[in-house]
Parts: sequence; structure tokens; C-alpha cells
Amino acid sequence: MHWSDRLYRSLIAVADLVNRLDIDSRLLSAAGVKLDRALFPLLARVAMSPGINVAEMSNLVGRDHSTVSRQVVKLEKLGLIVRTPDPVDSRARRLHLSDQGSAIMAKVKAIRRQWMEGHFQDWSEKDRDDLVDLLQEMIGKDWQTGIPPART
Amino acid sequence: MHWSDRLYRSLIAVADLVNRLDIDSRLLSAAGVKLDRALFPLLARVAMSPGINVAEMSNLVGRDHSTVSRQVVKLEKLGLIVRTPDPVDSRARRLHLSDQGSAIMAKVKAIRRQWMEGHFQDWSEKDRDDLVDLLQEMIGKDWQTGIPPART
DNA sequence: CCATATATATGCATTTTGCATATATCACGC
DNA sequence: GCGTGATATATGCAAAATGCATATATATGG
Repeated sequence: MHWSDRLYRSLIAVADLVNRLDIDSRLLSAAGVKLDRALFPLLARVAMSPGINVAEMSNLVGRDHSTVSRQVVKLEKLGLIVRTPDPVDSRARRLHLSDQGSAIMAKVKAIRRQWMEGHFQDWSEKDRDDLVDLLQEMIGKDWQTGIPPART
Repeated sequence: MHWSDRLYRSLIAVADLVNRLDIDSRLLSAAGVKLDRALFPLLARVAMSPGINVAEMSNLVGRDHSTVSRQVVKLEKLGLIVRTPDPVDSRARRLHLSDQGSAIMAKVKAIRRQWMEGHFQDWSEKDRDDLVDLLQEMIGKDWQTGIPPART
């Protein structure tokens, strides 16, 4: 099999894994989180990219900005994130975790770390670090390049 | 930053990439595909795992089996997949690409390969192959193990 | 043969989604 | 400064997707 096909298979498997984890009721309930299934992925991405705005988020997750806008309002009403005016662009609002949101994500993070350590316990440190480095190198690039022009 | 957090960030980025690609209208239209956004991911996974059934697929993608069941019917009505009786379990039906589905996925695959080759053109072959190998090693494992049991 | 589990399908209410549209602000050329 | 088109966000609305409950057929294991 060509390396690109092997890689693609792995990427799909990773995506499915993440999508399952994002909504995994065991993981969420272990962290004491009770959240609509569409909300946790956004919360996790705010945690990962503090200061992100709705437009950037919608590009990131591949959903319409109107969809993201409404979900963000929900997260704010739940008290999990705060929206602060962008200091240099008064159209935009920057998203951050609230204290409550941070507390929740800290719990999730602890569980995730414990679980990852279990998963990689029989890996050599070198292989593990190589994987992390290579993955970071891969996703750091502009994956859009080379795809034919604009959406819709 | 702890390696598990760096890894998690990369996994999220990969998931977002795949989710965007799965619905990327530029990619799909370049392959001459016109498909509801929820259908392509399933079609891609049938292509990846020929003979998979609805139950396995619903576990894989993290959606209810009823949802997957209906989407699979749609794919069949569109002539993109075929459902054949499972020879050893007459409750189940195994999913395969139809000729038309295969033709579409072949186009998508060609575009994807070209695009991946562009993305990795300045990588060493060794790094690229290491990444593929390590990723395969990682996703081959049982990622479920270690998550606390359902609490409900 | 019976009880329980599994694979799929469907009715139904709810949630999620995207498009069209609206408003406010920005960026830039003039 | 002013106009023009782009951008960030929000919302009405209809359509699509989703999950749960339930039903049927088959399997599996006493």
C-alpha cells in the first residue's frame, strides 16, 4: 500500500477516536461534565486556543459560522466561557474559558493524561517523543495548500 | 508542555483536518462528487473497511446505530454502496462500495495522494515513513482501555 | 426450547445545521 | 474624510441529522 494511503487510514482512525472521545459519556461524566454533544468539542478548542473568535473557530471545525455563533452563546450562558471584546477589532469577540470552564477542562485533562500514559506505557520514550514531534511537524503545515480554490 | 498535551493538540488538529476534508466541497467537486455532508464520511469508511456492518460503523464513528442505519440506506439508494447478506449471520448485512462508489473513491484517492505528496515533498523519506509507522502503531492499540466505566 | 443478546429498521420529538439576511466595523483606495 | 467591498457576528427559518424507544429477526448459550 502507498504510504499516503496508510497515512490517510491512520488520520481517519485518529479523527474517529477524537470524535468519540469528544462525546464520550464515560470520560465526561468522570470529569463531572454534562454537556450537549455538540458543545464539548467547541469547549475543548477554546481551551486549546484561548482568544480564538467565532470565525476562526468555524474555519477550524468546518461548520458554518452561524452554527458556531449559536453554540458559543450556549457555552457562555452555561458559564463555561467568556467573550471579551477584541482590543483591536471591535467587530470580534475573543473567547476564553471561564473559571468554571477551566476547572472542568482541568479535570478532563487529568483524566486524559492518565489514560494516555496507560496507552503508551509500553512504548519507548524515544518512539513516543518522535511521534509527537513528527505529528506536530505535520499539522503545523498549511494543509489547505494544493486544494483547488474557494469553498461553495 | 507535557508530551500528552502536545500529542492531544496534534490529535485534535488531525481530527479537525479530517472533518474538514470529509466535507470539503472543493475536494468533492474536484472528484465530481455531490453528496450530503453526513454521507461522505460513511462512504469513506466503507471504502476503508469493506464488509463493515452498521453496528461496527456506528461504534467506529460514534453515532447511534439508528442514525447510521438510515444514512447507509441513503448511500445504497444513491447507488454508492451495496449491502450483501452476511454469510455467517443472517441478521447482519455487509457493506461494500458499488462500482459507482468505487469510481468516486478512486478519484478522491488520486486527488488526496497528489495533495499529500505536495504536503510532504520537503520531508525526508525516513521522517515520513517513521511518522506513518508510529501512527499506525498508535492507532492499532485499543484506545478504549483505561477509560473509567460508565457511571450514569 | 427458552431467555438473553445482537443486528437492523423505523416512528417521533428534539437538536443541529446551513443559508439568507441584517448590522456593525474594518481596510483601503480616492 | 468618504465611499466600497470585505469581515465578524447574530438571527429567522426550513431542512437535515440525531438519539431514544421500540419492533422484528436472528443468534447464542444454557
